[in-house]
Amino acid sequence: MSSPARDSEPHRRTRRDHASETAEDYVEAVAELIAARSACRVTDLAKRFGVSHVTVNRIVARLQGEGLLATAPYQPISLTAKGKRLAAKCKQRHEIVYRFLLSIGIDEATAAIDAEGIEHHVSPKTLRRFEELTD
Amino acid sequence: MSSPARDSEPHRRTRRDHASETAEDYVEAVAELIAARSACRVTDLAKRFGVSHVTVNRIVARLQGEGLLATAPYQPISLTAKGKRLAAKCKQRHEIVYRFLLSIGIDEATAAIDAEGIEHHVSPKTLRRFEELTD
DNA sequence: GCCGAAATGTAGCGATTGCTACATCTGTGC
DNA sequence: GCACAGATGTAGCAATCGCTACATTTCGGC
Repeated sequence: MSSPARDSEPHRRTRRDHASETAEDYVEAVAELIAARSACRVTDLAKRFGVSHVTVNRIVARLQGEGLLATAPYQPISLTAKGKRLAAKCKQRHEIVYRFLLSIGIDEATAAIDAEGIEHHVSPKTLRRFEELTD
Repeated sequence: MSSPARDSEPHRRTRRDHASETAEDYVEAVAELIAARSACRVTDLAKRFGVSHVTVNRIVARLQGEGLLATAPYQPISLTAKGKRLAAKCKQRHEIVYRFLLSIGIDEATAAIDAEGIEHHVSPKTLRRFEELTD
């Protein structure tokens, strides 16, 4: 568009999201871990994300403060209603991106990696288009 | 695939990239600004990314330390050979993603925003596929 | 040449996400 | 019931990216 700044909007929006990306990843992981093994522990998340349990601890505390997760000292982690809603939305979006990548011929391993990175940056419009094109 | 950790690889890779994403965005912006107005100043970058000049300052200093940018106090910012190479690669990748989004029917404004967010997370394999499918 | 506005630099703060090292709790096996 | 391994919590460090406030430099207009 304009040559001077070209477009500060896209960048600003992209960066803004970094905080919520973590929330989305964690909420989705908690949902999956609970579904898979009926309980989600700090260690599970640490393994899942490949970070130390300390990092998980702090992030879980933050997300609890944001009303997405619920937990108590030495207790498993669960999702609040708000967290469940977010997790469902993220799971759906993740699936759409993943299936779209498969549909255009990307192998499963690559699609899995790319979907993780891409999912947070796909607008509703593009997501809908992905869905339509997956058929 | 394994149920316990499912896949810590994708996540780790996604997060690892956050540092280099900034480098890529800045290098690309510097290249464009130099092309557009023959010089890139701190203020230009601040406007472009919608952040304060202080933030730009620190990031430029870091990228200079990484051998991507060159500058001197109160002087314009230029790209090193390494920086130019990275900028070219990023520009190309950005264009591919952007054109792909357009080709599947996304409007320009949305495609611009999504491309900014997505470009850093697209593997070479997927990128090549995007390119093939854009025709 | 001087002056003021704009650009740039510096100091110092906060949030987020990493880590290691160490402390504490839990639960299992004996 | 106890001890020990593993899980969890806490303290304190670093890097990155934001900011405001203030200091300094540069540059154009007079």
